[in-house]
Amino acid sequence: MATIHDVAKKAKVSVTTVSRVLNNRGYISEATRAKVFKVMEQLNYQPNEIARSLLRKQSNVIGLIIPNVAHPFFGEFANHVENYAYGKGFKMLLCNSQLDPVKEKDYIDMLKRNRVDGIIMGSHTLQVEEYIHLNSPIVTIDRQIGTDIPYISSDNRMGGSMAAKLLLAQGCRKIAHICGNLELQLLANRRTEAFLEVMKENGMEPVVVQTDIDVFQQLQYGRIIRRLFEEHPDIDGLFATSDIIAAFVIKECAAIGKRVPEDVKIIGYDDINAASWMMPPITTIKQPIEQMAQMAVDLILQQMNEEEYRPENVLPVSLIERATT
Amino acid sequence: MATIHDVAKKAKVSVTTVSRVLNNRGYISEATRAKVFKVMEQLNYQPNEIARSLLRKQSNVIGLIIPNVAHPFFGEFANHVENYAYGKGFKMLLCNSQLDPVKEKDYIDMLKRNRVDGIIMGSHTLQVEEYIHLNSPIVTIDRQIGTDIPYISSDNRMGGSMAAKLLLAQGCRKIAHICGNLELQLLANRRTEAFLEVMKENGMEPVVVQTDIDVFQQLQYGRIIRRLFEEHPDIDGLFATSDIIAAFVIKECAAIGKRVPEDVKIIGYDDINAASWMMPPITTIKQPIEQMAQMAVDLILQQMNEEEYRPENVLPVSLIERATT
DNA sequence: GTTGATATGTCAAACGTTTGACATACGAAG
DNA sequence: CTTCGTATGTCAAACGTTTGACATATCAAC
Repeated sequence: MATIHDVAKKAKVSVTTVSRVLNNRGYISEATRAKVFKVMEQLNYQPNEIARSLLRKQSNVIGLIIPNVAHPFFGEFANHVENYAYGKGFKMLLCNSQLDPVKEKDYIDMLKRNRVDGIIMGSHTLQVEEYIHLNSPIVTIDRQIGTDIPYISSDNRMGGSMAAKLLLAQGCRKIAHICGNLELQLLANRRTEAFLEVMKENGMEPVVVQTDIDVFQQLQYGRIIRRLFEEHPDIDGLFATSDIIAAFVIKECAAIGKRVPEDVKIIGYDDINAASWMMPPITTIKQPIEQMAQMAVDLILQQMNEEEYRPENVLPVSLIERATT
Repeated sequence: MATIHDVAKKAKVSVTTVSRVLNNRGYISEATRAKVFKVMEQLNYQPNEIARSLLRKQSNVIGLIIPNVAHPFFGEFANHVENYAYGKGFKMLLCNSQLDPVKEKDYIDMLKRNRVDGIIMGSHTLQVEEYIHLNSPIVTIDRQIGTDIPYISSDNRMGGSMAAKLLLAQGCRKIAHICGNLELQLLANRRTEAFLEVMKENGMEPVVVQTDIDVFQQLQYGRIIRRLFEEHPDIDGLFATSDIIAAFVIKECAAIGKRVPEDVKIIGYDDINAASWMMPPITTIKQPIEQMAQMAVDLILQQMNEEEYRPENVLPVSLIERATT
């Protein structure tokens, strides 16, 4: 790989001059500029960003830690993060924790060793302490840890409440709710809280089941849902904490001969792309995934530049009515 | 951030000694080793990988360029690449080209500037020349460019042929095929070739429609499929080049009152996770996504280490029969 | 002729680490 | 006592770049 020295030598100028045209500083005549660029072209020169990063003490890399990109929600999120970051001149290092606490810690250390400019943390199994002496910019998704670290979430309470009201308005009498594991202290738990509050206000007491810790072992969904319907065959409305769970519920309903939405009304959460092209298309609470992703990047940049930033960021959700309610 | 000098000073040893314990080389007494590690702990020291990379001339980063991680196939692929690479001590820089030739070129340059150890290229809009003077290790997914650059694909011909045979065996009389845009010179085109060959051998001539270049604008699918069924209302079998397209076909069939699989049999390609939890679950040709991902990483490592490697890697597919046929 | 803007050059330090060459010191084995 | 293995140290170069300080030269304007 050609270095700046090679370019300088071939263009018969000093490295300083090459550096100057590269960084557009100081006086440079058009002739020299053109000559230098031409040589760069010829040598197929690409400035070594590693050396630059070392000197600049800035890598222009953002680390993203999520459970798994193959999960549609995180896949869409990661896509938007990367896109937006790219527009701002940043790269994205992707880490799939698989919700393994060891890997999660490991990834944090790895990102620190690589001097990323910030970390977007979308995977949460760790104790809070691990983050505390993390002096680099960070932002969490759907989890609040201390008051100093900014977080982003959708308006989970609003979402839970909207879901409850919709099922009630549609006349459901026996309602169930499948939530994530409540021990992971995610803000998503607020969906459940708000959902149950609204239910209680209306004199209803839904059946609630939690998924296991490892949310992405999709095999468990079938089992959980099957048992739910076995124990409560009269369920006629269900709020699932993700569209994927909702999809599994639809599948299970088909298996046991219940019609959706005639016999059972189902509402999901997230509004992943698949929610609209599934059959039947899923009624869901839409999280503004792209906006959340952009805000995450912005919060990193603001911390980097020591600008003001909002520590608490709850973005509005919206109800998307499709064919399952 | 603490440097190796801070550690040395605090531990009252030389930087050389610290470096020695860090890299496990030369003689080090247990006492010093322990002392140094203790200080590192106290200072929360993380060796600067940027400096290391610069010196070592190796970044331990692999760049992955794909159209979009939000697309389930690429999301699953990216997950497996990252996982496997992580196990081998490599990080993954993710690039979503959005199938934009300009971004694609830009990303290649960016990855070169960042001295990644290799590039896994899963997005292909460029002319071949762009890759040619790319001296770093590279491997392409589903595209062959020259004989020097290794590629990986599933056995597209086999897949196309299996799909054709299945539809024929199930007695379909009016068969359609939706393929990607054939101008992108993907190996996926071979699915179409083999599919048509088998059809021809059996005296059938399927209707073939291509999607537009930007395969991921899912909006177009509905339109294309709607027109297909308008022009050929008697279609009773369809092979789609991806499970997502298959899902859209299912959706369209529901809209126009055709039953799947009774009236129309549908077979997809990829076997993304969603294929199994969709309703009805999709019959499809399974690509060994994880194996392809691991092989991609291995091919990069082999090139890095100047080991022998196989330039052509066609992995077997399998037919997964579910409920749409 | 002086001044000032423009253009380029030289030189060295800095970023944080590794590595090789070499020196020194201690203790044990011969 | 010599030799060798162990343990540590000093020093400097290297990776590729940026940057500041400073020097020099040309050319135009005054």
